[in-house]
Amino acid sequence: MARRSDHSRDEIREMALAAAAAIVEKEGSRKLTARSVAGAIGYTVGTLYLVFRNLDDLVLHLNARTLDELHQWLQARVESSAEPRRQLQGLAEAYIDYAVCHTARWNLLFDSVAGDDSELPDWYLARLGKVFGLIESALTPLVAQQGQEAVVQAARVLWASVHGICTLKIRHRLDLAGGQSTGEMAAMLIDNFLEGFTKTG
Amino acid sequence: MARRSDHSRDEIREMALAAAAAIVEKEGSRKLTARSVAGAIGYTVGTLYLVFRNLDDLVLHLNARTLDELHQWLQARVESSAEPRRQLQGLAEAYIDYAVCHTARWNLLFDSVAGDDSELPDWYLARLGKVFGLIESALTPLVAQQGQEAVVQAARVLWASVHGICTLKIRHRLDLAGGQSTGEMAAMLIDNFLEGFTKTG
DNA sequence: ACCTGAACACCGTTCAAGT
DNA sequence: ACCTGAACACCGTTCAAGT
Repeated sequence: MARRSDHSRDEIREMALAAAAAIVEKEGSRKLTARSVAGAIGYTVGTLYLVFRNLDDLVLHLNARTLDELHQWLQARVESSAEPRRQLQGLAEAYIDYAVCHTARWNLLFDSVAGDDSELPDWYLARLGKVFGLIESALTPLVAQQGQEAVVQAARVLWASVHGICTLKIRHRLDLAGGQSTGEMAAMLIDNFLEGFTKTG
Repeated sequence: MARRSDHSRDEIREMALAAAAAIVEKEGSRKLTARSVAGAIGYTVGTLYLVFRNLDDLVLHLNARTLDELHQWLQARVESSAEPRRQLQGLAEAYIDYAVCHTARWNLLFDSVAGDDSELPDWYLARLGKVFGLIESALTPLVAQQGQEAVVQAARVLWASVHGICTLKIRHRLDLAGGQSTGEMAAMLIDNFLEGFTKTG
């Protein structure tokens, strides 16, 4: 045994992350274990710790990939020719769609796992920033006259809100009597927020 | 051993839930295990399974208590004499405060644990409904003329949104450059949403 | 140098056996 | 009837030892 050198460190990382994504997607995040990932790529657990600090580190890297995928998903679905309001609604719908289609991976993105209080690394925050960038772009034509800071702040508030609607729905915290659909809720939010924001400023 | 009958089933449940809450609060949700709870109340693991279906079931009951506590917390902090907008801002601030002061228990409330797709039991949804009721009450004077359904819908959208802001902040998903505080974000959300909602309807 | 696999200290859950 | 504690099938993580 030992000294196989079949794959470089980077190749092993790549294989591990691909296997981890497949396991989460097919079997749920509870089946994502060091042993299941190692087994899926034909290595032993020890090898995983040569390439990731620990399982939380692996999950963080998987989440970074999920964010990249989400960014592409959103970009592919928003028509940049549409009017700004329609673009924002489209982004919200696409965001919700992603969560519905890839629930397990999307949930993993927001689970309170690794270090509650510790801050996320810069390379991870950069990915989050890219997603927020899409919202800012769509929002800019509507609120640009209020300054760049207003765009950024409005984008955050709006997106955190859409996220809240999405997460409570996906996790069944809105299964109370007489509920609207997630799409309707997002539409109501965006319409009314923009109504207020563009008028008062 | 065996046949102690020191405590009734209900007493054991009570002790277990109190111990679980203390463990989560002091050591974090990762330390919440069947063995740690059993140890804390002076029983063995087996006993816990006489009283809860499994650990997810224990967590669900703990979460129900957390919701009760949150409901009391919100009720205690909102001045019912204040004007409706101020009441809503107060509720948002109190909600965020609870999350900040009891982060681990609050996180447990929204982690995607037990059965992703399975619905929550009615007695749990009833507790969620009570919390939403506080928002509805504060919102009623502002949008009552638009009908009861509008109140319910607006309350949900508004609260899911405040929740989104809170959760992304607590879980460090908004640690990007130039961020406002959670309170400012919630204020911006509520002000603008209400502005739109009360004018257009 | 690279990888193994056994070991350590844990998990959730069950259930025969004790009183 | 009530509770135990040992057992089962797992965990994350480490690290001496093999090639």
